[in-house]
Amino acid sequence: MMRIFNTRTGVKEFFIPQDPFEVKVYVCGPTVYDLCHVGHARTYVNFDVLKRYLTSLGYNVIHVQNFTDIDEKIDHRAKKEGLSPREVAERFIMEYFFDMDSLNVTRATRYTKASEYVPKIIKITERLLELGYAYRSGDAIYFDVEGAGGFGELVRDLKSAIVDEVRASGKRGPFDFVLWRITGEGFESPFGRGVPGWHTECVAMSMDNLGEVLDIHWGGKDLIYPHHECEALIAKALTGKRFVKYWVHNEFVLLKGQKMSKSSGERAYIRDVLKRYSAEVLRTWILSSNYREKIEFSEESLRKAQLLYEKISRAATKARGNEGMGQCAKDYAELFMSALDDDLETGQALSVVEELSDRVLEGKIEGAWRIFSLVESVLGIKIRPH
RNA sequence: GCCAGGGUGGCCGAGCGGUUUAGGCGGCGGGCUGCAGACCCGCUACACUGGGGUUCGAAUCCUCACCCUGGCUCCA
Repeated sequence: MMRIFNTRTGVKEFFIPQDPFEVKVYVCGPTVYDLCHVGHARTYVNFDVLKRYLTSLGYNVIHVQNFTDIDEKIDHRAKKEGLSPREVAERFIMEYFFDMDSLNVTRATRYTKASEYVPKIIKITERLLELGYAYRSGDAIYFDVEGAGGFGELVRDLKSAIVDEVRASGKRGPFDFVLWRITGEGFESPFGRGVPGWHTECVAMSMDNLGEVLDIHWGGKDLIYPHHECEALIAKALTGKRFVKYWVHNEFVLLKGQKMSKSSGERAYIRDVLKRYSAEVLRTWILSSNYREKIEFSEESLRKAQLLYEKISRAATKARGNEGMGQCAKDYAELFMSALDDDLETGQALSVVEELSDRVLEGKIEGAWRIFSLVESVLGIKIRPH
């Protein structure tokens, strides 16, 4: 049985979905105001492998993923380029698909956009007001964090500095967050024209498509607080149930030792990397470490991935067509699958493949093509004839 | 403070209970080259932060230290 690290409990747990044949997953997609960088690639490629793996185990994976297309950064970019926010969002949604397709990331069952869920978001906000978990203050509807039981799903302690800062803004509690901001422009609502808060958007999109309880909620580690913590609280307030069975978060890609962040300026766009390395190499690079490890983005590590990929393709080309499975090849296949079974250890799975490749190239093993076909189908790394 | 993860040969980086202790970079020697680079072949390091414990046996498990990295505003 597969084990997966749950951020909520802090340990690897056996993966048991609510339905024995179906897995409901919500993946937090990007805010579409810029091109995707290698950090995004990592998040979606890793999830893609989890999806492929679960599918290979026989699960029907329902994968819903959003685009956050209501955001100030989108408005800023639109203003700068003389476009409408919608045009900016649409453009970067297209760019997202362009990048992810080139990396062989399979498409979600359904993609959602926050802008299409505004009526549902309003409904949720009204319901929270009715239930007494939300209140109006000034030009905003806030969620009452203390009233709903406080944080604690994913985060136990918050920096005191944040508390001081937020206390000054006239909310009931320091951590209370916005459900609806009345701005006088934007979307019509019973509270006044305005824009929804980020956290409610994801609750609306996930619940509407997947129901009240998700099996897996996947996203980058940077979303743990506040985004996912707030989502969990909103959902719990609405349904009384725990929102997510397994919270899974992807570690960062570091650039010069720092997190690659859209706002800090230090980033490497996927398409720039693909000018110098093939998509298969970039994918191999991403998968050579476990999704919970930090990785440093460097030329050296990319070159290494390139060598690994070339070795695997050479061996695969040699093994192609030989479908028989000797005992030795079977052992490798088992090692490969058990690596993925243990919290999606893709790095380990690849090192199994590397060792096998060495054996194949030395002529010590034959009939290993089926394992290379797993590299293609489960890891999603296309083998090019070499 | 909280969370996660580390301390392995000149460097990067696997290994996660015992056999030949990956691999890469570098370095050294050779081949190929008018020279160099690239490429190919060979050689090169018995390393594992410190104490204590478990064990016939530990880099690998337990424990106590010490040190380091990243994150905790919007962010994948």
